[in-house]
Amino acid sequence: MQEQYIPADVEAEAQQYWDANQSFKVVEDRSKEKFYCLAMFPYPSGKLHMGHVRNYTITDVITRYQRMQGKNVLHPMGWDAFGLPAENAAIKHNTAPAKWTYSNTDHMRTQLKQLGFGFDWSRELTTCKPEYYKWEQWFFTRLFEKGLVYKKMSTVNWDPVDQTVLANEQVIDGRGWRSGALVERKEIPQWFIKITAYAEELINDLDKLPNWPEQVKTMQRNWIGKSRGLDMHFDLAVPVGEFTGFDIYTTRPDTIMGVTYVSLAAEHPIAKLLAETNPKLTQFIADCKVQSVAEADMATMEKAGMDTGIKALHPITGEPVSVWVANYVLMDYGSGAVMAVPAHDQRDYEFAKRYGIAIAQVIAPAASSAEKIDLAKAAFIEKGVLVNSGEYDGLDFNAAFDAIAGTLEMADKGQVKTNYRLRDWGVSRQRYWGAPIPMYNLPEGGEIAVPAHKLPVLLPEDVVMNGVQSPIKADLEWRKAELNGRVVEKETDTFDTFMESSWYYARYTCPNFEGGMLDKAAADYWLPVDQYVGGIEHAILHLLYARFFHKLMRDEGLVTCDEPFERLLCQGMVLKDGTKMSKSKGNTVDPEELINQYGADTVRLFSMFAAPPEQSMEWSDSGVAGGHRFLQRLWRAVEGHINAGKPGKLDAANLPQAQKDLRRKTHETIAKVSDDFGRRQTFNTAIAATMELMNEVSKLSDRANLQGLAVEREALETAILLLAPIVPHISQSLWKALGHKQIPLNESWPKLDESALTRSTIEVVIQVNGKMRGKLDAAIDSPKDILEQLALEQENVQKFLEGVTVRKIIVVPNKLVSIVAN
RNA sequence: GCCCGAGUGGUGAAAUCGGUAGACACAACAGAUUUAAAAUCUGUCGACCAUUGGUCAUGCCGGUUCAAUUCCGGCCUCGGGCACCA
Repeated sequence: MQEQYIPADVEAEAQQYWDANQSFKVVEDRSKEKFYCLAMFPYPSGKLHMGHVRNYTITDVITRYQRMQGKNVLHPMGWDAFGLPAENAAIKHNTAPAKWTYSNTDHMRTQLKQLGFGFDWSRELTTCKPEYYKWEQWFFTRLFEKGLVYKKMSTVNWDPVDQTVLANEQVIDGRGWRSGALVERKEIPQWFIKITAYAEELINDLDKLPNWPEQVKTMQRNWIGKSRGLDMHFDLAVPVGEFTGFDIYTTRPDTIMGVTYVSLAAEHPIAKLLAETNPKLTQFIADCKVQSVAEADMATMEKAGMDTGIKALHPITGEPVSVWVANYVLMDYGSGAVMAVPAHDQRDYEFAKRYGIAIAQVIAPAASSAEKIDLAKAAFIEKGVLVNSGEYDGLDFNAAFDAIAGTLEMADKGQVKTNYRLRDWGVSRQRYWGAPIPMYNLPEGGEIAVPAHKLPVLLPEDVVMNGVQSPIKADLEWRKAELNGRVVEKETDTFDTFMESSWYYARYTCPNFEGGMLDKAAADYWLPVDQYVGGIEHAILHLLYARFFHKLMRDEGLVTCDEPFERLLCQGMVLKDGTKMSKSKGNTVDPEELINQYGADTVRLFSMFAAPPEQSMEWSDSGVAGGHRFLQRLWRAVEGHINAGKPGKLDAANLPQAQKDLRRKTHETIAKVSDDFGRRQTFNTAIAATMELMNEVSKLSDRANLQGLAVEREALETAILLLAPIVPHISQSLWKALGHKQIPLNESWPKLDESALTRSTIEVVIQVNGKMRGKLDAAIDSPKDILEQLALEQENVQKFLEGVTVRKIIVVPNKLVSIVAN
C-alpha cells in the first residue's frame, strides 16, 4: 500500500471503479428488499454550495448504509431546472435561460461526481426538458377535465414602470427591484388547482406519518388551519346598487354581541361600487393598492381604514353597525369581509382605538381562570363567559357557539362551517422559463385544454431576454395554434416551478417511460420514498404540494400508496454570516476549493461531523483540517498494522485484559454507530464514536504477538466499514490494502458480538442532596442494599452526612445512588 | 404580525427515557522531536476559590422533582416559513 494518503489518487481510483462497474445502477429486483433514498434535487444555480454538500452527503451515507444492510437501494439525482434565476442570469450574461441552465447542470454534475455521491445517473431528470414537462401538462389537462382546475382573478405585485409582474422576492421595501417604482397590487386572471378539496385528507394523513418530524407536521397542520366557525350574513341598512348584504366568516360567534363595526377589503365589490360616487373612498382604495401582496408585509404594515358611511344590520339585534374599508382585509381570503370585535381581538382593538370606534366587552374571564381583563390596555382574547349579551349571558364558549349558531340558522342568517386557512394553489406565472400551461384561449372567450395528441406545448429555448416581457408573450407567431380547423391562442403563462418538484420523486422510478406519466409497475415497486432528505425551508410549501400531487396521482390510478414520503429528515440550514446561504445574498461557500485542498472524503467527513443534521450550522472553514488529520491517522494506523505482520486467528476467550477492553470498544462502537446511522440519524456522534475507537486502538493495541494483531485487525476493519458510508474513497483503498476482494459497499455491515460487550464492574455515581459526592466501582447488577451500603461507606460521602439525618436513599441500578439528608 | 425551531466552554458540539454537564473535535498554550519551520507525538484547557476538595455554571426569571441542558409557565435574542426565491 501507498505510504502516503493522497486523496486525489484514492478518490479518482474509487470513482473510476464505481463508474466502470455501474455500482449505483439499480433495477427492480423482487428478491431484495427495496429502499428508496431521495435528496431534494437542486436548482442548477451554477455551483454546488455547502447546503448541497450537506444534503447529498446525508443521503449518500444512508444509501451506502442501507446497501450494506443488503437492500436494493435507489438513490437518484436530477435538476429542478425551471425558475426565475435563469431568466435573470440570461439577461445579465446576454444568453438564453436554457443555455445557462444546461451549462450549470453539466458543471454541477461533475462536482457531484467529484464528491463521490452514489447516484444512479441513468435516471437523471431535468425538469425543463419536454420529455418531463409533457406529462405534467398532460396531468394538468386531466385535472381540468375532472373539475379540479379553475381560472379566477387574483392579485399580483405589479411594477407600474416596467409594466411587469414581480415575484415577492423582487419587491424590496415595497418597490420594484429594477425600476424602484412603488409596487401596486393588480388583479389578473390566473389558473388554480383545488388543493382545498384535499385539505381534510392532507391534514388527517399527517397522522399516518410517524417518521416525520413533529415540527414539520405541526407547521403543516397550522398552515392548513382547520377551524370550526360560522358563516354569517349581514344585511345592508340601505342596498348599494344590486348588493343587499354580504357574508363574513368567524371562529368566534360567541363574541357577536360585541361587534361594533365590519370591514370590507379594498377590492370588495361593495367597496368598489361605493367608490364610484365617493372620491375620498376612491383615493383610499387606490392607496390600499400600493403595497406588496406578501402576507408578512400585509401583517406588519400600518392598519388603515375608512368609514364608508353606510351601515350594516347586526344579524341578531338588527342594530346598525358602521361599514369600513380596511387595508388589512384581503379579497383573496374568505369572503373579503370581516366582523370586528374590538374588545376581544387585538387587531380590531388597535383599529378601534385609532379611529375612536366603540369597544364593547361581551366576554369575561371564566371564574376558574386566572386571566385578567383590562380593556384600557388590550383586548381580552381568551375564551370565557358571555356578558352584556342578552339571552346568551353566562354561557361558555361552546354553549354560546351552539346557541348563537342555532339562532342564526333559524333566521337563515348563518350556518356552521368548517373552514381552512389553506387557499387554492395558484399555478400561473407570467414568466418565460417554465412549462407552458397547456390551455387554448378561444377567440370568443373561455378556454379549452390542449388535447393529449398536441402535447407537449413546447417552450422555445432559443430566445432573447430583454428583461421586461416574456419571449413567448412577445412572440405572436408562437401564440398561434389551431384545433380542428379553429383558430385558437396558446396560453402564454407558465407553471409555478413547484409543479415540477411535486412529482419528480415518482418519475425517478421510470424516468424514460414514454407510455405515460408513470410506469405503474415501477412506481409501485419503488414508492413510497423510504427516506426523503432536504432543507427545513421546504417544510410547508414543497412538501405539502408534493403530498397533494401524490394524492392526485393516486386518484388518477398512477400510484397506489397514500403518501409519497415514508420518513423525512429535515436538515438544518447551512448559514453564513448568520443567514441562509443563497445566490441572491451572495454569501455562498464554494466547496470546490476544499475538495482540491483536502479531498472529497474530508469535506464529507467534516460536513457530517460539524453538527447533527437537523441543526442549522454556521459555516466555518476551521475544523476541516482536523477531519483531514483524522483520515491521515487512520491511513497510518492501517499501514503500520499491515507492516507489523499477519495476524493470527482470533481466540476471543483467551485474551489479556487490555485486548478484551479493545474488543469491547470495537463492538460497543458497532452498536453505537449502527444505532446512530439507522434510528437516530446523528452522523456526528457516529464519527465521534469511531474516533474514540481509533484512540483506543492506538492506546491498547499490541503488535508484538499474533493475538494482539488479530484484535487490532478486527478493530481496524470495523472502523473502516463503519466509516465507509461517510468516507467511501479512503475506506475502499484501505479495505483493499487489507486484502479484501470486495469493495466495502458490497460487504455486509459489521456484526455485533454480544459476548464481547460483557463487563464485570460498572461505575456508580453517588449523590448527596442532588450533588455528585463520589463514585464507586461496583459489580454489575449489584443489589440495591449493597450499593446503598457501599455508598454510605465512602469517605467523601460521610463528610457530607455529618450532623444530618439520612431521610431517603434512591438507587438506580448500575447507575446511581442518591442520598437525601437534612 | 402569525406559525415552527434554536440558544451549553475561546469555537463546533455531547449528554439517546429526568440521573456524573462539556464525550469527540477545533483553536490556544506548554513540552518532546527538529539547525529551524512544517508535520508528528505527549500534556493542560468552563469560571472562581483552594490543600484532597469546594462554589458557581447549559440565554433570562420562576415552578415541579431526591435529581432539570432535558418537564411546565413567562420573557429575551437569533434562525426558518408566510402561498410569485427555490
